[in-house]
Amino acid sequence: MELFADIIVDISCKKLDQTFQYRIPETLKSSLEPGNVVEIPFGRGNRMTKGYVLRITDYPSCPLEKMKWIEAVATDFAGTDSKLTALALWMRDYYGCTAVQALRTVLPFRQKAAVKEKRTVTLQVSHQEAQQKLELFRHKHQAARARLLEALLEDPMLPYEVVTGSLKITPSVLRALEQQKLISCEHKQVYRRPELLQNLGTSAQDRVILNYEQQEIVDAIESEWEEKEIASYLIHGVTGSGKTAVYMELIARTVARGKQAILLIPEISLTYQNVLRFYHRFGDRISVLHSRLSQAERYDQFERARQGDIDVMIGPRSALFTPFQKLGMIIVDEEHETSYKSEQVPRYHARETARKRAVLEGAKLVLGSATPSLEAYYEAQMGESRLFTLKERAAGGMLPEVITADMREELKAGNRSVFSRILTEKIGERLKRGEQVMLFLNRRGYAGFVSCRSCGHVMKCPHCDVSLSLHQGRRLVCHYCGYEEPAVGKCPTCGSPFIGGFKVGTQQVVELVQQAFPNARILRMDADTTKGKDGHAELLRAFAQRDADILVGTQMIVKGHDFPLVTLVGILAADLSLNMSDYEAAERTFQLLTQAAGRAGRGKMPGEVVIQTYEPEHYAVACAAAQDYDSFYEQEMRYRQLAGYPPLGDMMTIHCASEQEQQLGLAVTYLAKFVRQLAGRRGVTVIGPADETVSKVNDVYRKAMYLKHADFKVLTSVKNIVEQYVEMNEGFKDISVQFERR
DNA sequence: AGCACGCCGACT
DNA sequence: GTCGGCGTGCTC
Repeated sequence: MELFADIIVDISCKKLDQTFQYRIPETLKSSLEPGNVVEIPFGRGNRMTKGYVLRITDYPSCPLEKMKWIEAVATDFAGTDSKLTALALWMRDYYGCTAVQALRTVLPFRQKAAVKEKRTVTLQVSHQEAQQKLELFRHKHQAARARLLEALLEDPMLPYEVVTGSLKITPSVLRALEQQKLISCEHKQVYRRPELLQNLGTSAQDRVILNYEQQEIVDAIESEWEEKEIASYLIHGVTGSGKTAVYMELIARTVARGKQAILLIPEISLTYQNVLRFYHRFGDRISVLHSRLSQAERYDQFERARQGDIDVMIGPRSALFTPFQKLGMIIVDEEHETSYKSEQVPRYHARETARKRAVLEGAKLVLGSATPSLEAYYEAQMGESRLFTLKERAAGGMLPEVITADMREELKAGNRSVFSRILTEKIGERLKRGEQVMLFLNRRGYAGFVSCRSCGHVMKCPHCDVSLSLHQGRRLVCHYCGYEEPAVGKCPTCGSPFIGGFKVGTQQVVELVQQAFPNARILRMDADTTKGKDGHAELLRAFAQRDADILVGTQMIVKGHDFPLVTLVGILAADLSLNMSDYEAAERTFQLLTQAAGRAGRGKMPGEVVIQTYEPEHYAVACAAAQDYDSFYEQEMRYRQLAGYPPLGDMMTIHCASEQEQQLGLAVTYLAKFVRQLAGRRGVTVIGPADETVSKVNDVYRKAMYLKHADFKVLTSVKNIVEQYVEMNEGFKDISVQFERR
């Protein structure tokens, strides 16, 4: 039987965003598989191009006489590219995007945009000579050439985009003039090294001594290194337990075996001090990606990795796609962080994708966190990965003591301020002793939930067990199922009139602290104060240097910074994120509280934490206060089990968006009907449709529907049918439909 | 993106 | 008529 391959030719050009079918020669018939990179003749001139095999079929989709033959399987970088292409195809299936979208994410080094950015057109002859030529072209009525020369006389070096864009010069003209040696087109491909690297010499390796717990992990992984080619580990280490030291040792062992390692870190925790430690250990065999890097610079770093110039790549989620030849280990630090989830299509999760890449490459996967995600911990419980625990702080310090302040009691006692009496008292103590304080204002999910300040009752959806959001102060809306009810004037449980939304900003907190402690030096850190270049780092440095006594901020202050002089952490509105309208609210709250509490007492002095809450009895708050992860895990899993939420069931979100509100409403109603029919037979639960949490962005209306089932494969099959339905149906012309896992 | 094709204006 | 530049459209 004759076989055919669907192939993507070039992912750098939008016009070629489609598959082409090729015939598979007899010699490759048995070995060729999706993900392979092949050499194919393409276009009229049959120039040889690299192609990515997406699919192999037995029916031709174009006339056989037009179809060409695959020449060969690419050999040069085939190993790396094939594995990454295979990863992209997995992402396409798993996250439901197109192959090109996935390939563009995974193979960024193919993005010619990075190179194009530096392509320039320069004048190669003297001003005089150019002037003469210009006259000649004008005389010959060669408009395009004249136009280009004129522009080059003004500015002898022009960016390529300007030349092809506003000047409308086509490549054929450029080629002709280049042959005449009038101009030259250059691809500037200078390897630019990121700043961090430039100022640093490679100093002698300062060896980190691991403590007993840390050494045990390294030894355990080492002992099964050879027997298990693919292995997965989870390191659950309390805040400050020195996971970084373990990572470093593991990376060193990987490199010693002639393999390479990737360390993923959440964007925000890329601190100077941490990176410095890695440079000291691994010298220039390491590269660090960060958000300030331009596309071209990022490309360069990937190219270095591909050439074998480096062994270690550190960076945010995109670093996962570093094209190493022999990848031996992937480490995902702070594995629970939300920044590992991409906001753009494909909406991949770096942790999940790292697992897949590790399997494809035969590499080891190490996840680390002080507050593991339920997914990761569940996997460990199910024996899919091996769990290690670090119970002690590496510096020998004690975990902080946590005090819970019940804000309902404060109100009863006549204290209407934002601060509890105990927190005020403790802040005073610290100021007297010259120690530092961090006040963490939980702003996650401030999107207007409604709670009672007397009894803590929160208005929730009777169908979904998530908080209702207040809209225009009049209606309470569920963002999962669309349930609605009028806003209430008094608490349905205790009858108190003190029911409403909670709204305090960092600015107000600063003012209030200043009123209470006029002599205190206060720094504020939130999206407003960190706007400028490196504003973030500046502020943290100032605080570290004791330029202030109190640091007030939102979630960004809780991430991985060491301030040895901080002995008190106050958490305001601990339960705010608890009432976010989504099923992960409790998990996020627990993580946030635990991480924030972990900021206290990281030096020699013991730390204290005050958690202010209206719901001290909620398990997320209580377990965080008790610093008891296991107990939290157990209770949260019970909830997930009951409601069928991940990781015990799978979920898929169907996002619909359109500028036409009415059309969107109509289309979504039809879609829901169709999906319900489809889902019923398969035992899939359908929730919604409802407005998204943010129901309108840039005049685009957004609605969503949620599908739940124990097995994601079932959801995928529903997705495929829905995709077809949407494609065929005229009513969805102006409506974007996207699928998201979870 | 890169290539050939075919149109169109200029000049032998 | 022919030559060569320039935009257009196609690529399994």
